[in-house]
Amino acid sequence: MTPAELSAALRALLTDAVDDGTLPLSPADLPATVTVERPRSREHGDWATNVAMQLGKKAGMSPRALAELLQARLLALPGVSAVEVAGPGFLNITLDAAAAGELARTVVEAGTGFGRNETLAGQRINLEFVSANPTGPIHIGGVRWAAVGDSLARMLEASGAQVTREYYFNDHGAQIDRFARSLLARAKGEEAPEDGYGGQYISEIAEAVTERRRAEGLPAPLTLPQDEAQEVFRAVGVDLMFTEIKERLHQFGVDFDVYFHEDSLHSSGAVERAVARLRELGHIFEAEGATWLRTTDFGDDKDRVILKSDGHAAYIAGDLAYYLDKRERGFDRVIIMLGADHHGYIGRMMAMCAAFGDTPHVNLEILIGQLVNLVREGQPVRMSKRAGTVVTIDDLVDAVGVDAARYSLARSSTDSMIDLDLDLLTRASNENPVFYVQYAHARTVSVGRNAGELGVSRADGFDPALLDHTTESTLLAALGEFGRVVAQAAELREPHRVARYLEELAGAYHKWYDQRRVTPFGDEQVTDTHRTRLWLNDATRQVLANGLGLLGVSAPERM
RNA sequence: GCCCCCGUAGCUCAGUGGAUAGAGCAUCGGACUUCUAAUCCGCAGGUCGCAGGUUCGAAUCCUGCCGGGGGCGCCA
Repeated sequence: MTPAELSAALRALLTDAVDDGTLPLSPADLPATVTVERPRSREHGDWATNVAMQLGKKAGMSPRALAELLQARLLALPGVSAVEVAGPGFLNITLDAAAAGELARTVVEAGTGFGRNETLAGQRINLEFVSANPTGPIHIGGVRWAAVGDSLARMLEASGAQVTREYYFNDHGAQIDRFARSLLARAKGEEAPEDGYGGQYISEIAEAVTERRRAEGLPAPLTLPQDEAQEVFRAVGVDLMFTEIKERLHQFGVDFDVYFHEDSLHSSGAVERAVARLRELGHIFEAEGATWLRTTDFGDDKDRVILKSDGHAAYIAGDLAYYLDKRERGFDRVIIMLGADHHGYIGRMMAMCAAFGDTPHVNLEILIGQLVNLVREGQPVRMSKRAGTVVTIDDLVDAVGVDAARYSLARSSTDSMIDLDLDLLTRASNENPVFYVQYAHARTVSVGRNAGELGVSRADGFDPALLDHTTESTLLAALGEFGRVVAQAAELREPHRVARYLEELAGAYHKWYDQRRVTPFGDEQVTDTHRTRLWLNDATRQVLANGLGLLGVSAPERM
């Protein structure tokens, strides 16, 4: 029996109690889904529900009394072997081994689909993340969003949502001009301009631009007038950077469905259209030579300039047009992941959303994640694009590999800062729990391989009542939690929950492995015990693989 | 000054109002002449930053303070 089935049974049982008058409540008082969770301590049974405590007050009875009322009815359910009322009114439920063990077959038969749920079915979500400027390689801060964002996208999809991964490419404006001037200066052998970029990569790109021009038979950029030369460095340099970023992300296992170029919003007239729309809606005013959006009408702390007095669009103008564009492409939820250094944007972005007539925090959601801190020998390392002391996605991957990098970035809450110790990274980091999880997976594969060689086959038998060891009920309970964890991670936009869950599952598996043997000893006869344990082994393998897949981490067959 | 995040075991961190607050790493002591010892078992380790409040119940919610990080442009 899965916890979902148990939850549904509980719901039905409550409805019955309301219908026959034993429970003085109306059907509307009952929660849509009854919470069924693993109790903190295994001594409290396989599953627990707090529904009696939730309903006690409404029903005008003590939670314990209500729990006792439900106890007998629960016990009558097939597969339930014990029910006790505990503490303030918990109902602790123990399944008989056969009912609990049945889950092993459920998992194996569901295969890669196990854990999928439909809680977000029908939602069209646009998830924007990374969106690093094309003025340099993706640094360590951007990598966190690549790992977290892609994992979140996978979990949203596993929960039934239709997700588009999107990268906003800021190829317009003053920063790009600085990038172009830096390339030009370096090509001429000069120092980077005061407000420009200085890293080694600038030289490489400058050379690459010149090289590409030569390959295409076009005049060398430096022979052109200053303006034209700078434009060549801008256009070609951005394109090269774009290609490189795309490639690096691909190697990191992150592929976007849409790379959206900011410049296109300006060249297509989308910005003008968005401003015109807001003007129609009466939220635009002119002052001090500039055009403003009255965001204070929607809770922002000050109004915002969208068209500067010099005639150029302010940065937020692009955001307006971009948001409108996403909505017009049919997304009902626009999610943007930003670093903590951008949290000040939330107010104006939500105001902008409301100005368009949408609902802030529903149609537009902004996820703020804390920054990654680089540390070397306990001392913070300051990164600077200008000085070229940037730690990039490649540096990280070269040091620890994609799996360890993605896992370590995705396993903590985005609310907490991550300290990455550069010295620790360069050592073989056995400290990364990803190996604990991957090792568990490799073990399940190895066990399955040996079992097959010794003639143990799942098809020959399955007797779930044989899964009666304490490590087996713990492992089964952990397997049963997977779907709920995935749904919760998606709903709360907290992919780290899946990683934490996998560590727990891997632990439960290792403990089981230590206590119970799948393959027969020596010339021992193959029995249903071996076959049934193989089902459990393979069910665990499946969930570990599915979970690692949600994190974009490989599930190795050998280690 | 205002806004956001964090403060939990020696370290890194889980824990969206529930039971005796957990895991990994580190330390110490055990377990492989049979499915992977990258594992398992055991010991030890805590005023959940501090002080109030809300209630049957608070690490979790509210208020104030302390400490750390980030943000408050006609920059992008």
